[in-house]
Amino acid sequence: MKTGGIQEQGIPEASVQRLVLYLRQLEQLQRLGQKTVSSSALGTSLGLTDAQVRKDLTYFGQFGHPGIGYDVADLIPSLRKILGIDRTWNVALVGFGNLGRALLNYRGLKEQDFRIVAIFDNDPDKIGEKENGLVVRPINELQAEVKDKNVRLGLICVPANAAQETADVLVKAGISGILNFAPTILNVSAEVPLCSVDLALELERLSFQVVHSQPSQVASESK
Amino acid sequence: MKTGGIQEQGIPEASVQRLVLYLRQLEQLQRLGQKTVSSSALGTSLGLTDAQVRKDLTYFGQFGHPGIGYDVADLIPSLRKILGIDRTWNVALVGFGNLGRALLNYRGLKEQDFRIVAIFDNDPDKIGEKENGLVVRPINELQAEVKDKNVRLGLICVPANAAQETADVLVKAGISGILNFAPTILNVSAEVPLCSVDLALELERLSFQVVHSQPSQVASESK
DNA sequence: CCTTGTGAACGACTTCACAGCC
DNA sequence: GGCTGTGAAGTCGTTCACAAGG
Repeated sequence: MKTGGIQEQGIPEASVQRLVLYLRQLEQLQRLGQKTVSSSALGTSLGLTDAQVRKDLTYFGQFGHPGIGYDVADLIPSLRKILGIDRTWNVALVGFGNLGRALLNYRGLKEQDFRIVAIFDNDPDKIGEKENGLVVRPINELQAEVKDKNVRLGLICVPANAAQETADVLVKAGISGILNFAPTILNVSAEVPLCSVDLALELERLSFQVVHSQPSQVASESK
Repeated sequence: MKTGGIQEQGIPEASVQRLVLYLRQLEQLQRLGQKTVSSSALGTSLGLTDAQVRKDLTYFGQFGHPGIGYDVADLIPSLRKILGIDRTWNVALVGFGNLGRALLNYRGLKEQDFRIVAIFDNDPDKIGEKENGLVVRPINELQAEVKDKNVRLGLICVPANAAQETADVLVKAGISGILNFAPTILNVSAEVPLCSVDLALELERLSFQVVHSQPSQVASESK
């Protein structure tokens, strides 16, 4: 049993993860005015091999030109289409604490392809609050709003103990995908794709890496 | 070339990633009063096989009891030790915008094993601001503070265009690990472990999953 | 020359299946 | 009976190496 539910024929999950990196790097190259890029140039800039880059891309089509490389201006929209960001996604923010506010003002969101069109919270102090032209609404209005504003994705920014019920509400409202920021493991019907970003987990992984890399200055009285 | 730099003999990176999930689940079980857990119970609660769980754990030692399972109260501190969170890590927050504020008040942080002990920002309006008993300081004081307060980890919450120089400052100050939230790819000396959390990338991956799962209600005029 | 796309070789991770223990 | 730990088998992902195109 895997996390996601891609059902193309045998495309490694890891390839998809790299696809978004390729896109970001390509956009950077475009800003710098570069017209074409080879698989090896693209790869080394990301710490990957040239073969890896080519393999990943050919899972989705033939984008390169032998002897030349990949046309930057050409490949970007292709990748965007593959990733499904050739359209704008309407997003609902659930939970308007510090994190929710941070996401609302996150630069990467505004300019790109994800637009927060609704905010929900159950805290009476927050309901009715206005920000960025949006009004914070109670969660019991979520279902209607999702339909009304054609919301496709939900961002869960509520405390851990409210995350599961929030997910349930979103699923019931017919959302297409969920990005969870609460530090808890959610159970969601397999038809609804779910990604989780968990700061605590990331810090623990970082901690492991630090402890298990070369012991340069691990000056502490550990056991 | 891999992301992290574990140099134990042949422990899959993926196993480490799961270790933190096991820990979280075990803590949940402990809260529920459960004394022992089998590999299959622990596995299925996370969508993994029993063999996977056992293999992962035995990379780090023998924790189980045949016929019984794993002692919850026993395994938790073992995992914490392996992950390096049997001690408190002092953390510096660099960049005190919305995201930085969110992290400062993040519940998962406070109660656990990571303590933010210093805040830096170069915005004159923010320097001197007090929050949670900490004063926001200019980044040119970072190096001294890191030494002074024994800061081991750095959280980069600055805008993308300032992230690389922030990373350079942290590395020069002798930090042991970096967690980057800026939506950009950082180049950091391989000796300093780096983890990145990139909201935009996660949303794009989610978008891909939604677009490439069963086309239930993909009602849109694509193409 | 240079570069892509790709089968084949390789290596890494996962699952199987069972011996040993409770 | 139940369960762990582990070599062996199997699967999946990466790298190699080269044919073919520019």
